[in-house]
Amino acid sequence: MSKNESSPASDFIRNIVAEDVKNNKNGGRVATRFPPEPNGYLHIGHAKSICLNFGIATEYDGGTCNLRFDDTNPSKEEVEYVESIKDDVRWLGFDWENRLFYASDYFEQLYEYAVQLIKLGKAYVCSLNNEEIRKTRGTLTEPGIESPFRSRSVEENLALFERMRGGEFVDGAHVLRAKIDMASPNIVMRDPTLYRIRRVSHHRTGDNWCIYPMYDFAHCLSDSIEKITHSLCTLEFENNRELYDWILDALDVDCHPQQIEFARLNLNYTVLSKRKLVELVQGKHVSGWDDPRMPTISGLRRRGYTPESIRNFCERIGVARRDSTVDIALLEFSIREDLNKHAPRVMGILRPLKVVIDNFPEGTVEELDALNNPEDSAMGTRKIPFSRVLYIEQDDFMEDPPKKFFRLAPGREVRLRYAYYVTCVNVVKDGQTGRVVELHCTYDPDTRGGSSPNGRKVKATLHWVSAHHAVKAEARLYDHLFVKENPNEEKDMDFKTNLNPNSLKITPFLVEPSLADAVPGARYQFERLGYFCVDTVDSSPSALVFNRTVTLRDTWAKIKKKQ
RNA sequence: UGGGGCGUCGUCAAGCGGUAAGACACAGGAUUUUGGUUCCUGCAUUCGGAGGUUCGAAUCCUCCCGCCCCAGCCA
Repeated sequence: MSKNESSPASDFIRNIVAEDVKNNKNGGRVATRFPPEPNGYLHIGHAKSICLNFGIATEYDGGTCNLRFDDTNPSKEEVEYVESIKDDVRWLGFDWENRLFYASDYFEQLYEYAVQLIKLGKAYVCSLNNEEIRKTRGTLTEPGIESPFRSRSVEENLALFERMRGGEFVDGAHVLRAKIDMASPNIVMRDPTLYRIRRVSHHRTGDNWCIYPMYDFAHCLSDSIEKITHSLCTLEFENNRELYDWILDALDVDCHPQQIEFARLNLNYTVLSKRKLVELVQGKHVSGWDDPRMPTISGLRRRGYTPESIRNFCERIGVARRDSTVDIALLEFSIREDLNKHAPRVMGILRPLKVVIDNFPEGTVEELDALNNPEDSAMGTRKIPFSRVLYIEQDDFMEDPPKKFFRLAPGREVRLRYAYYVTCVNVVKDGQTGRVVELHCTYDPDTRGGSSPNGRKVKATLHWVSAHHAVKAEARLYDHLFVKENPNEEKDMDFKTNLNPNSLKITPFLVEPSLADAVPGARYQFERLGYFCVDTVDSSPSALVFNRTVTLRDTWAKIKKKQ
């Protein structure tokens, strides 16, 4: 990780950890874990949790953060997901070293714990069906009804549970339940299910098991087995904390981690729920989990985001217990900040307007020097060919410019970046449509490089590309995935109706020749247009594809809007 | 109408009884061979509301209002 990342701002969780270390709780140890379920790809919300958990661990000598797959529900989980999750965590810049774990590694141990709970008279096999359990759970305001199987003897429970494991029963015939309190005001405590029968092969344990532990049972015990000190999770698990503590107390384990909840990340103009992201992928509303419009780590990576920018973003948003929605502009700020410092500058034209330099000799080519990054002279210079016929951006010319427009116009002189001052002397229009199709300019040979010996000023500098030398490429221009700040605003409407039909615009792109050998993943700033990266999936040397990561800040666009 | 949480600038977020940090956004201005960057400047007399305690309250107490989570054999 880069050293110039400022030390993390403090937050309530770091305060708790610091206090615990000060008081020598857990012998001063700090051990966290990032526990994803491998049922989807990681998104920017997970990045917040990853940065928190791994971040805290690295802030203490000997602090550790485990990567643990919470793979207790084989019907939803796949290896493809575990691989992508490992890739994403690594890419973000974190290292779990030799601490890669799976809840499924503990299945045998977990089973033993369950047996122990039965022996303690704190768990029983319930033979009510799904529907009956639901009906007897009670409601928010009414207590539940105790299961008729609640009083089975320890022996009977032991025998039944063993037979459940042995595969003697069909799915749903029995479950193992904790014997707690059907009248608890906390519904989670009304004899929660601990184990269910599921004849599904597991991506790691295959068909070894036909009973699988529930989250509440597996999670706290996995934390305990791994000697986690601080078990950080999101707010919706707050109600489950009572059960987390109950199980660990009932089993009298020697490590009882502290669960601390924080608010999950919400971002405007997108969705961050795995269920909804799966829906977008499976419904083909995007090209896949790594579609550059997706808020997934793999989507952001393909879009051109850097790990550092995401880490900085996560640091800036903070950690608190309040439900909140972060402005996506903050994410965009984070990537601009990083790329401004590191991305080489190049030129390319999105909407070409042909320009002929009348007084520039036909057939000659000049090689001009251009800075690779004005922010960093160490990045050197490159040569750009200049010739008689060029392309500039259509937006950079107006025949009848308004007050504040200071780009090219008839009779006006502007600078072509790193080249010459040019003056527009003639406008060629299409006879039918009246559209401007070509400009004729003259150049001032004394302004080579872009400055005039007599100190004459111009009000604009345009990017350009030599027509004969330009490389034809493709640009993919992305916009917000949704048109609404909160796509879930209308709760009874499908969030997909708020999808932005213009979230992707594909357009030809004429780029300077130095880009001919651009490699997949390379990031650039196309001057005055934005930051782009070479697509890692669809780009090839003969057909370059550039993804627009984010535009540059555009104050001219703001001025235009106001007028 | 049970239980658990949360309400500080447009958006995040510090603050923990001594008189409202910071970031993004926004608005001005300066510098600029990117209308980019950088640099200044401005941006909550007020902390969901009402009472109370106190010399002093965003911080403590009371009541009220609003929002979120929980009734999967999901996590």
